[in-house]
Amino acid sequence: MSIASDILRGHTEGIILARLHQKDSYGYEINKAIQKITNHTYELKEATLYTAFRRLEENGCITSYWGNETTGARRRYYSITDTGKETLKSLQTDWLQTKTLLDRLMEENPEKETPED
Amino acid sequence: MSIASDILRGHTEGIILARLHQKDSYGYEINKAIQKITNHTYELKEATLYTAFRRLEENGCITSYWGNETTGARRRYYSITDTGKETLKSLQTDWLQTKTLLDRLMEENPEKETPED
DNA sequence: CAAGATACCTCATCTGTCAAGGTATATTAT
DNA sequence: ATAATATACCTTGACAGATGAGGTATCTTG
Repeated sequence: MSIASDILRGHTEGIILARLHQKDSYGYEINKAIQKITNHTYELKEATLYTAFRRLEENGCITSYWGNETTGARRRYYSITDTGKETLKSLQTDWLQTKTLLDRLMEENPEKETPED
Repeated sequence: MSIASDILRGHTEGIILARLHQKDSYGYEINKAIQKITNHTYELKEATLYTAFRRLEENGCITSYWGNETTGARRRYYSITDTGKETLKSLQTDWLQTKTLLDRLMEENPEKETPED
């Protein structure tokens, strides 16, 4: 994998919420979707995924229900809540800020904003 | 603090290396520089900073030496090595990729790159 | 009927962050 | 004088998220 897990750490919830904002989905499908979006350069590990689901459900960001598949393995579907939507929006805003900040911090010679200080 | 520590996790080394690429420096000064660059929206905690120094020195990315201050508290200066410069370049490249990827993952509806798959 | 895909789950371990504590020197205020 | 603040370093233990390794069950394909 090209991206170290520490870099993605903390983004897991945002990634999941973004998926669920589009439609209700279940673990396996979400993971496949992520792989596809990233052209297989990144995948959530299953353990990471399911612990994140637990966290998000505890936080009230998502709810879950069992699908009524008559065939194949059972699926637990997740649905984003209003709280989850707000959280997602907040995480997206944070991401924009983080980008700006990190862009400057990773430069060798960042220009100063306020000369006095 | 506006940025959660989990988001910055994994970027600490890159941030430090970027500072040291400009000039030799010491812990306290680096931390002040980071605060200034981010307009005080972010600071490395001391413990984080010093554990990162140890890691980077073990990895051969930096070397250290005591400054010859005749007054004031002693300072341990850090210097980036060739290995460190390569690591920094690599981390900067990673960061570019991460941005692209995360931009897509944090979207609600990312367009697909390769329709077949 | 074995292998692989689908689909879920848990537990122990690892790693980076950080709060809380410590040391020491120099400057400034009281 | 001495208390407070800034400079400057360090260590330890706790915590939280990611993950490897293990498990269960169903369906399809060779």
